[in-house]
Amino acid sequence: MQNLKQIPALKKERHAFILKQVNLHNRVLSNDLSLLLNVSEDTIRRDLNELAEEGRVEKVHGGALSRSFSGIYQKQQVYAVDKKKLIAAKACGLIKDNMLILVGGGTSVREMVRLLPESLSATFCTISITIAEELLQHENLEVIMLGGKISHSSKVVMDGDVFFKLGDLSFDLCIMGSNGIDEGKGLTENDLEIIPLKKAMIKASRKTAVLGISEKLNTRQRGVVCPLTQIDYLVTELDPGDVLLEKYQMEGLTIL
Amino acid sequence: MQNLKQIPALKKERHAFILKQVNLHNRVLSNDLSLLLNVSEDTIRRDLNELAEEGRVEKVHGGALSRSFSGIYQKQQVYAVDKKKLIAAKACGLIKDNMLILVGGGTSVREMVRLLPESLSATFCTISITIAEELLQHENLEVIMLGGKISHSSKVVMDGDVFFKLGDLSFDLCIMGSNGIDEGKGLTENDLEIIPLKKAMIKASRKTAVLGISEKLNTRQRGVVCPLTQIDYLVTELDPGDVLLEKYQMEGLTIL
DNA sequence: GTAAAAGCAGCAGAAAACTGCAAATAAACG
DNA sequence: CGTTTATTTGCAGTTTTCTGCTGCTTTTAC
Repeated sequence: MQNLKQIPALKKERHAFILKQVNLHNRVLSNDLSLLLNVSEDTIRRDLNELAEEGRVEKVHGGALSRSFSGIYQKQQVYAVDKKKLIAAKACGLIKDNMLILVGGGTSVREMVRLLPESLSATFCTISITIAEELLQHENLEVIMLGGKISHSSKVVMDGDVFFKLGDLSFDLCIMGSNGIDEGKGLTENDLEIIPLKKAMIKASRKTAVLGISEKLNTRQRGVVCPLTQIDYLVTELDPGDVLLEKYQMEGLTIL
Repeated sequence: MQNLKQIPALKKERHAFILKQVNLHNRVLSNDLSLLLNVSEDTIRRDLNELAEEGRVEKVHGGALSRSFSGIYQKQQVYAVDKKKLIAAKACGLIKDNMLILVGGGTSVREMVRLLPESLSATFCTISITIAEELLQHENLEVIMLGGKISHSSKVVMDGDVFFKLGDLSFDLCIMGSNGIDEGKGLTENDLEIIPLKKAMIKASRKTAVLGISEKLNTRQRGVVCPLTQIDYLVTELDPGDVLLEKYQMEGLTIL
């Protein structure tokens, strides 16, 4: 990346740029930013202070970190990040203005939220506080958090009123990640706790989209969420015409 | 695993990395870490000291152990130079095992949550996803998120079922920050949206504690939450005997 | 016991952060 | 428009933080 702007960037623009960088890389150095934006480090420092005051980044000596970073170097996913980005971009295409959308947790969904166009104006409902946090970065989205007891491991709402509440609503679209997708058993999970939740989510929505990198295809976990027939869209990083996807297409799923 | 970074690591990143290693392997050697992170052993030692001060690892000759591994709980030592830290530490004293506690948003509350002893086992209910995130750092806490539409600015639940839900529950203690505290009008806020929420929170709790640095004392904002009589505890960084607090004590508040 | 490794205190250079101030820029207003 | 006001930005000087190093003490291992 080279210097994007010789023109003096407005403060708001800088803030947006910085946030983007932080969310993308989980970290930024004041030094880098001052070079990228052609302003003094003092200005960057002031920007970071302001963003930190608003709780949008965590400021540290030398730069800033993403607020929702809980152990940065998960190297096991580095190779998959590009794939997930691609998946995320495709999934964005399903979302239109004014829709009411239910989203689950997981990194795929998170990437998708990050890629949502800033102009999008819709209502999102989520069970994950991590995702809620990401959704709030978009000014034009209405964000609704489902309440209940939160699981320590996955940071999603696990019981309480979720089920009751999900039964009350009708969503245009449900978007969730997946652990295993397979022709026989359909959508499967290894975290058994989350199974009833996903079932309820699917039931509450008119259409359901499942995101997953291709490695998840033709794998099976212990817990069964639903058969393929209950899923409408399958989003992977592969080309829709890929041979791996053929049998899913025949099952009636729309492949993106 | 080889050295992950040629890039300069920020201190906080190192800490996160070290914690991950400790929790993964139950032990780390200073030597290994210094190689992995490309810093001197002195730096690692200092990092380990800091993490040990916070009670996140147990330091031993040559490295560190996971705290849950040895089962030793470091005493909560607070050399509170910061006012909010001091307030937070005092407020922690109000909380006992097995309580059901309702907490609001704000930085004071956040600091308090961070200082909660790791051994504490209680149930927390919150309206703020930021606070929920912090609460989840404590393994022994049960965290309940109240659902509803989330405000972009403050990241707290603003309407929806919150009120309905708050009416259903009875909390042992409610802890919230404050914008203004004053003898005449009592507790006041400048964000009008949050007023009804705070009212409902107070009503749903047996006892209410208000946290605020002394600068908030004798100041008044536009929106009135409640008179002082509805508040039970007032927590500031001042000594309870401070002259500034006298009149609040006379109003019947317990000063911490 | 001795030797090696780890720890510790303190120092110093470098980098970053903060302070106050003045110039530049944008916004408000008649 | 021009003028005034407020905000923003960069700069210089000072203070704080971070980090590696040196010399010395303590712990560990043989």
